[in-house]
Amino acid sequence: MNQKLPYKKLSRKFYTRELLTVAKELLGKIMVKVEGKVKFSGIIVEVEAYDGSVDEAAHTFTGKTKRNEIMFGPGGFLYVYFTYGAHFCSNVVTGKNGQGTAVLIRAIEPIDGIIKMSNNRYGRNLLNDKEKYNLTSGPGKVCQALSISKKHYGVDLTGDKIFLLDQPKLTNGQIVVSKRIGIKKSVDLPWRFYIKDNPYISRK
DNA sequence: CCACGGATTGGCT
DNA sequence: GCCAATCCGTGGA
Repeated sequence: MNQKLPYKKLSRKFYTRELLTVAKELLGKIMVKVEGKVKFSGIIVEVEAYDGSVDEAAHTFTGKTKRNEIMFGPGGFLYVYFTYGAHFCSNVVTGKNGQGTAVLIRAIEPIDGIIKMSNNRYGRNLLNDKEKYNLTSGPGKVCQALSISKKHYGVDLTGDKIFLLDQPKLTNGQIVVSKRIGIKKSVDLPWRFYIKDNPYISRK
C-alpha cells in the first residue's frame, strides 16, 4: 500500500539546477502532454543545452527580448520558438531566475498517442517502420506530432498540461555526447546528448 | 520602416 | 548530398 508510484512528476527543484546536469538527466524521462481526452507521451532520447552567458548560439546571448524572456525566468517552464517559417521547437528552461539557460528537446520515442501523432505529422495513420521512426526524430517533428505551438509558450512544467515523469537515471555508458546540430556559432561546445543506439534520434 | 537569416524539414539530384 | 520553402523576431537605418 505505501508503495511509491513509479512515475512521479518532476518538480521545480529538478529544473532549477545547473544546465548541463539537467540536460543529461532529461534523457530517459517521459514527456507527457494532455489536452482534453488526447494524451501524448514519449521518452526523451535527444537534447541540446543552450546558455546565453557563454554560448553565442543561444537565443539569450544578446539579452532579454519579448521572444526569449521565459528563458530568463526560473527553470521548469516551456520555451517554444518558431523558426524557418515553418517549425516550432520546445525547450525546457533550466537554472535560477536570470540565467537564460534551456534544453532543446530534439527527439522522443513515442509511447502514447502514436496514431494521433501520425495524423498530426502525415495527415493519416502510419504506413511503415520508416514513418514510425520519422514521427518524432527532430525538434520540429516533436512539436508537430504533439501539437505544440506558440500557445504553449511559457507553460509551467509542474502543472498538468505538459510535464515530465521521473525515470531511473541513465548510466554514462548509455549517453552519447557530441557537438550540437544546425548552428553556426559556438559550434564546438559538446552540448548535445542522446541515448546510445536509440532509433529515434535525429541523426548520428 | 525594411532587410536579414534562422536551435528545420522534406524533396530532388 | 544539396537546397528551397516560408514566417517573423531582431537589429540597423
